[in-house]
Amino acid sequence: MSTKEEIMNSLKNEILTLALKPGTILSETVLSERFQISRTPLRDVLKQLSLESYTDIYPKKGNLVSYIDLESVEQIIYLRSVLEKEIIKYLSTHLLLKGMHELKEILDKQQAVIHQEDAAEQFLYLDDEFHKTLFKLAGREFLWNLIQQSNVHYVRYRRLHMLRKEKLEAIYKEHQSILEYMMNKNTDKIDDLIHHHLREDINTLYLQENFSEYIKA
Amino acid sequence: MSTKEEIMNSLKNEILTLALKPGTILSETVLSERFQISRTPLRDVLKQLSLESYTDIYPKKGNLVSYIDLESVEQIIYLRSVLEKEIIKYLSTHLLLKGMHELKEILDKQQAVIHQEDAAEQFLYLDDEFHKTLFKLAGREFLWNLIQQSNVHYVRYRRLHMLRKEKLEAIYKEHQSILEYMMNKNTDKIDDLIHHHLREDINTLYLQENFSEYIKA
DNA sequence: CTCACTCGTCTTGTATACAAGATTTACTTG
DNA sequence: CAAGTAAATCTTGTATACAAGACGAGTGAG
Repeated sequence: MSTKEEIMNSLKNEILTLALKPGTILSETVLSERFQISRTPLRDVLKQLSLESYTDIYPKKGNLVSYIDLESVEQIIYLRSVLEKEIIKYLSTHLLLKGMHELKEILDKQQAVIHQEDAAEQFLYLDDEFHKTLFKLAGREFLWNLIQQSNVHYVRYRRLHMLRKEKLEAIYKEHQSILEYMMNKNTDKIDDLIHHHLREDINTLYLQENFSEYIKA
Repeated sequence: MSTKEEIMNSLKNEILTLALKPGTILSETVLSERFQISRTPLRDVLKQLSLESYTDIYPKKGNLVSYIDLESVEQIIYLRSVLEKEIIKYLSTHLLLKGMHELKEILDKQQAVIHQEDAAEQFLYLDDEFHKTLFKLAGREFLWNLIQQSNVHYVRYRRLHMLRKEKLEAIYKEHQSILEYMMNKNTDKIDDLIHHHLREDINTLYLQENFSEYIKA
């Protein structure tokens, strides 16, 4: 992996995990000293980060880590719920045994980490793996990757929202139900379930009360 | 609008209209002379173009206008058909008179240009306007813009595919039907219609036979 | 004639000096 | 003391010189 890619992944990761808080200034000169590289390739990285909404560039002023945009969160959740409904219906008639096992394995791992101390971190990763695998098995990995490119706000929202332990068990059970309905070709219930699984938790109030300093005005 | 934005729109337009053919070399030095600007801001533009798949950057070799990727075309068409089905169902129960007029106006314009000599150009523009307006009226303009960012391959595909006059009339009539079904809340027929409207024409054979030099291997 | 190698020239990649706007600080003036 | 202004110092934006890899043409050897 090239130096620039390393720097970008490193910054992306720090932003997504909220180690770099929304509003933080990313100065080109400071970063160039930190990574021991000149401003030119660093500007390439910052340009790309801003195109993917990780940062906002205010000309002649500075680069800021973007604030979480709840409008973007709602739109992405809508997009995902519409797509995943369709994908799961498709899989309920086209899923092979191999794919079924793949999904089951992810669920087993989720159950394994669910009661650990630092469960949330690994659980979020496995949540992504589950949904990504659904896309992949339906031949729609392209669209999963497309969504990822606009995912900064949703990922950070979910992080703040799900880092409460009581949520994890519920999510795990819903994943189980999704798999079950797929196996039984119970397409009627899928719509409601996916809708609930992705959209029930659009509780902007909780975020606005507890993390208002991260939210876009 | 800034100089860089002008240059980018100009290049995007030339690529989308196929004035710049897939495989064409975009040399930084040549472009910097053409636009009377130094390489640095020009590289910013080329970087962004490559992130949106307008071009491919081969390090130390050059920037090439990207070849049309049929896989990307199919995925975008799927995405749009799934989303637009949902949007039209929503609009069939939530569309206001004002929105109805807005759509009707676009259709009238389409009919007006359909038999002109250079109909295709304007017709494609109005086709986009129609679908964009559907998204907008449903509060999903965000997703329309998201799709636009990954649209290079689809736009060029459609251009090659629809520049045959006999297609235009059919598209116009399907637009009329969509509007009609929405007004009559005839949700049953919408699925099939949208599916047909967007997906019927995935005729890769026609492209491969007539424009193989534009297609990604 | 053919193959291989080298050198010249193309490309983009990087570093750096300078330009220009925004902001803050400090000083001057009322 | 307060307020306004000017200058110093931030920021990013641009131009340019140089580095380094890719490619092709031309030349020389077999």
